[in-house]
Amino acid sequence: MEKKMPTIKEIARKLNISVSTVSRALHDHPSIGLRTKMQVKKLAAEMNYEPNQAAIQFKQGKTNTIGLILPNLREEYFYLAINGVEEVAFRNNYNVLISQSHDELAREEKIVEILRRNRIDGVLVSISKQTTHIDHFRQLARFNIPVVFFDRVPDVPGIHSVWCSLYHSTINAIKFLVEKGHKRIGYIQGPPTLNIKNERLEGYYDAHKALGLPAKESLVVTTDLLRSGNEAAMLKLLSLKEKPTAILAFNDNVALDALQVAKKKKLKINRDLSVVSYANWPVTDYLDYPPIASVEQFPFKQGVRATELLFKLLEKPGDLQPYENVVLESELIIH
Amino acid sequence: MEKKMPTIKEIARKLNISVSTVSRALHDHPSIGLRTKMQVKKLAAEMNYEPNQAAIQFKQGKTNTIGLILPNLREEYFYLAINGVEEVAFRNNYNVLISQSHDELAREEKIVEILRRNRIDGVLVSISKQTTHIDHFRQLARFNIPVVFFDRVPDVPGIHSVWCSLYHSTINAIKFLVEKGHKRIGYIQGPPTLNIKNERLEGYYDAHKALGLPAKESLVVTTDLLRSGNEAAMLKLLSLKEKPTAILAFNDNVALDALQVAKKKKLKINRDLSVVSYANWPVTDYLDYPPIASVEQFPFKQGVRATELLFKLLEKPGDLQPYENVVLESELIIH
DNA sequence: CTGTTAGCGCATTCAA
DNA sequence: TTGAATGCGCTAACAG
Repeated sequence: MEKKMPTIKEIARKLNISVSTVSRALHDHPSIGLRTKMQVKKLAAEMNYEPNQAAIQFKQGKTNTIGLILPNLREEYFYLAINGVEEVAFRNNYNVLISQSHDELAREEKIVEILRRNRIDGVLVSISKQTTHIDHFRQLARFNIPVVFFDRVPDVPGIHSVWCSLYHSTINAIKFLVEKGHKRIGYIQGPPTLNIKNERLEGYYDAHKALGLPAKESLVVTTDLLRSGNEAAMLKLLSLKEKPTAILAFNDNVALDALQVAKKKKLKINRDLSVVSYANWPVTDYLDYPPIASVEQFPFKQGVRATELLFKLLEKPGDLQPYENVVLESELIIH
Repeated sequence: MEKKMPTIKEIARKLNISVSTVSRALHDHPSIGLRTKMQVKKLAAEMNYEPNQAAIQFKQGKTNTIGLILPNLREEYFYLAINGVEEVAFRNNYNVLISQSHDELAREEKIVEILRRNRIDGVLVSISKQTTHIDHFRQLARFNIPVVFFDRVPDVPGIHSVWCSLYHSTINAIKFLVEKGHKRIGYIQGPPTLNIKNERLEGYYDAHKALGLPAKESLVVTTDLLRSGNEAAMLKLLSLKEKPTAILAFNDNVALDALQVAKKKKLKINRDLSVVSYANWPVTDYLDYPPIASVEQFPFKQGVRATELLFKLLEKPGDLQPYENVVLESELIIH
């Protein structure tokens, strides 16, 4: 029973050649005898040799790994983003180190520290809902570790970012509802920290203005995204003297909780009340009365684009590159 | 603008002391002058020094990282397992390297190779549905990298494992349905590769036997777990001359698809047809007619127990330890 | 085509 | 209490 993983040194000794020859053989270096090369490769395979990545990383000062920081791994939304990231990363022979901030700033800072210790080559991040400053990410940039923000992007200059604009889709969503005959549309918004670029609300108001519809402030309520908060927000809307007949919900989770509340209140879904939401949890297929439309934000594509941008930064030397901000466009999907 | 991450060597030079002194100071080594120690720590903080983990790993031959291989990151089930693993790992100052096999053997083997190159200290794995041999994991064990299988565990001797037994809960599920008055209960099973220990089916048959109920073979159908397969399986059951009045579904996904089919066939859920499933996707809260009961497999707890076992193996030297197989008990949850 | 050697950052053993 | 020296596995520059 073997114990330790073999090294090129052992291979060299067994073959009575030098370690550099072994190294070259394994790397298909041009100046190497075919015979020697074959011998080495054969023995390496027999011994189950695997190069010690830690040693290579150490020597080269490069880890071939990028860090991916997400708020959580629960939402299918982020799962799709991961797949986008991994696809591009693997194509470039990079590993992806996934971690979740659990939407806590302290955790996010801790993760950045760990990534820095591990000399990760670059970082992709969708910030936590507690993240009010990005000093920890600036720190990375200062040491020439490129950082690309995506999806949940802080609204400050001097960063690279990829995100999906919600403004036009929100306008389309409101138009869609108004065309369906709705005159009072409630909006359940997320917590202030997630309304970074407040496109949902802007779209909501601008659409109302454009359509000549009054947008009462009482129709906009806020949730902390917990189930209790979602329900409370919905109850608040339903307790208005002039109840909304349609709801724009911050995301699918909010929408589902809102629908539950509506059903408990004996409202008939899609007659008394319709819901449109921003997609993050595509479970709606299985509902009897799902949201009638969703704003799709293409997390997979965002992941791909963000990673491509990161690799572009990784390839180029130095940090003199202009900050790049890629904006994708969301889409209103009518079910 | 700084470029490179500082090293202890630079700190030593700036302070005109030796690197070993710096190293000791940063590690709170007992034999170090308080004054020197403070100086070093102060400068290190100012320079934003972070130890080069790659160098430490290289030097120590230890990465303080465990690999976690999962079939996917889509199911909330695995998300909960991850949280269990991370909790224990972080408590032990370990990092977790998460990767998905996407239920492909080739991918799983590739991941194992990468983990081996990275000299991961230990591995936790829930095998892919294609995994018919575990040579690649034996390889790890051979080099003293402990492997703990959990949740989806191969049915072979000579491994460490943590899993959740489904036998008794399945019996309880059938009993529960029979007590509700059902006489024909269909079972939609997963693909052969996932019926490793075939507890669901055994429980299904044994319960029938114990209750003196005939279990016709036509009541057992198979799906590949794709939506199309789930629907086909359900249609097959519904096309029987003697239709089942209740269904035991391999998991929530299967249950949801089955329910959809039933609804399309105008069956009244919970009157014409009831469904019980094995929980992996707790979305059922939001359904109008969810499964009436679920078998809970406690993924978080499985993750915790598996990781604890792994650390136990990591602590002990050598590989002479007896193989440990932890079996948790699932639970029938009635909604 | 192949061998020799240096050095990456750090912890650690041995001396002082 | 501190310094000097060593070596972990590997790559690459240089010498032959």
